[in-house]
Amino acid sequence: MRWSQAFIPTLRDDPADSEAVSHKLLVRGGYIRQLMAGVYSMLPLGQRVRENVMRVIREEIDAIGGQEFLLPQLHPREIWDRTGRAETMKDIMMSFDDNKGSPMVLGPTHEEIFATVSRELTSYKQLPQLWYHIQTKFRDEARPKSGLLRVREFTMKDSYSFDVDQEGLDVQFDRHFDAYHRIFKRLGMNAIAVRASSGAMGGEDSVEFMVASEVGEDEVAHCEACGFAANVETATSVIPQISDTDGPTEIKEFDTPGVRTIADLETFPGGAPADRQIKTLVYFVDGEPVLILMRGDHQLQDQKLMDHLQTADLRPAQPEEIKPLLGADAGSLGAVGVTDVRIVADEALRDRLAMTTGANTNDRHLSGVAMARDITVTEWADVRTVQPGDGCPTCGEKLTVFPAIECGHIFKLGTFYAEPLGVSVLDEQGKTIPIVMGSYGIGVERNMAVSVEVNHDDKGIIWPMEISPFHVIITVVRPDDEATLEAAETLSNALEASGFAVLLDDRNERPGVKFNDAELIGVPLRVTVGPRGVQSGILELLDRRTGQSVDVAIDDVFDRLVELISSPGAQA
RNA sequence: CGGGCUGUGGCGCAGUCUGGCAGCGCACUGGUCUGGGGGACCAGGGGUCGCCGGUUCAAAUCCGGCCAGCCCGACCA
Repeated sequence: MRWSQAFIPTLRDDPADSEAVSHKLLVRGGYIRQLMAGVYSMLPLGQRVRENVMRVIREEIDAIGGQEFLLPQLHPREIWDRTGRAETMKDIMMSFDDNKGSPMVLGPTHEEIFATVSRELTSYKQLPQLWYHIQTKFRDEARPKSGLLRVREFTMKDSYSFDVDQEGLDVQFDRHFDAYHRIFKRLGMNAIAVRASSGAMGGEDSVEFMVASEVGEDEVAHCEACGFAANVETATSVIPQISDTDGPTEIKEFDTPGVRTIADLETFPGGAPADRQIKTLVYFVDGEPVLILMRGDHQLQDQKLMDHLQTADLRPAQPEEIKPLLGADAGSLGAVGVTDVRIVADEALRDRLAMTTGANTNDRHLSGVAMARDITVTEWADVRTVQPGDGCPTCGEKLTVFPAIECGHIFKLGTFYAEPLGVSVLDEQGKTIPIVMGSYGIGVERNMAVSVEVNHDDKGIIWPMEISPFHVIITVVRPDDEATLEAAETLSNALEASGFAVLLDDRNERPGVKFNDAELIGVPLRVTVGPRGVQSGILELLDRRTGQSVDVAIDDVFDRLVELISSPGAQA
């Protein structure tokens, strides 16, 4: 491919409406253009990378026995009503009536549709099956953001497994687990598998694949010592015991004028350190008030609370709802003597003595509070947010917590879809049994973007060889020099004839412009061909990743390039 | 959905407060020179100033309404 004839609109400046590095670089590099919020056009370079990502995914899923389908994007809403997801997913479903007035949706995912096709499975002898497709999904996200990282129209590889029993599902799930690790590695990403809650997908068990990144929307707690990893929405940790034997044993109420926060009370004369305070939060759960008690220096993890309470209907109380309930405003709240409100206490408070907490009278607090003696706890639960430095729940070493992007998610669905959709086979005894399903998703464009997030420098993108739009870029320093252009074309033709993708930069531009563009678009290998080199028989070979260049005899360049392209770890 | 910010040529922006010829840089076209890290000079082309309405002799600028995009939060595979 000659750059002079290609449509690669690179930009010198960052686009004004971008924040994420991948967004800036993919726009500047001429890979993508935005059409509207959360909807992007793939330009030729972007489409090449997208195809490469899909190829990698396809190879790995085929390798574990996947059969490729292509299911429609346009669905009757009725099929989504049957599983109840028309309701649970209504906020993100693109929904409309066709010209006859029939309710339609654009598919946000395809469990229902694959399950419908699978009704033609009739016998246990046909199982297991592994089906997948790579298809456009539509999700009307409330807030698309960060370029390709969070969009409303995107491509996803989703596979679905069908088995007679849980053991079969486990096998297919584990195969995906391994295949996904291979995929992310080939995309140049270090993905960490974390246990997650299944959310709206339904089902029993799920694992998210997370890649550490500043632009991540999730937080992952990770133990480098033993490999434990969990989304902070579910993560637990161990923390040191605190000895309370030196504190007051009798409850005493005292004035605390102006004290409104944990930090205020730490510095107030006669106050207490945060880890000797009880923080009292007021929430409404399924419309009923609930007190949540936390150690003063701990943060509530909403998702853990929701999981514990088995509800999604959870909100903090409004200030005007608090005073009628407890008799004081936030800042002076406590649970001592409260018996008519449900009280959930965090495990970190169990058996604590000599604590300080609000007195339910404005500007008054209590000291010497003993949890067991003074507070009528309805239930104990671990609802604390894991902090960096907490102990790992499996090995006790220190945990790190970092932001991460979800790059893939695999689910054990069980019979969640099979039962409402009537998906079953006959077993060996001729008995009807529901098919046990799994589903496994990877977002194509999101992974493109994440690969850029973790593979770039201040000059631009640095693609992993497998998904780079080109294997090699040949920068012709003086395309008006006949011998130079001819040498470059000879090399380019030889590489292309061997099946490699080559971008020949034959534009009549200053060398600096071409070098900068080459680095921006991120092709991993660059050969510089100029009159000087052609005359001396030496060409410069530059490794984009290391920035190191080596001089190679013109007759050896082809072999050297083939070697480098074929062995991803090698350096020029 | 709540809060904030922004819409002016392909891209990045000034001009809006204080109404009066629509500008700058990059990019683009033709030319001369230059030629291994975003080069110089000469000559050019390109804009419904987000949309609708109002005020005014006159609106990018003032007023009202709407739309779109970005960021933070809520929500979310």
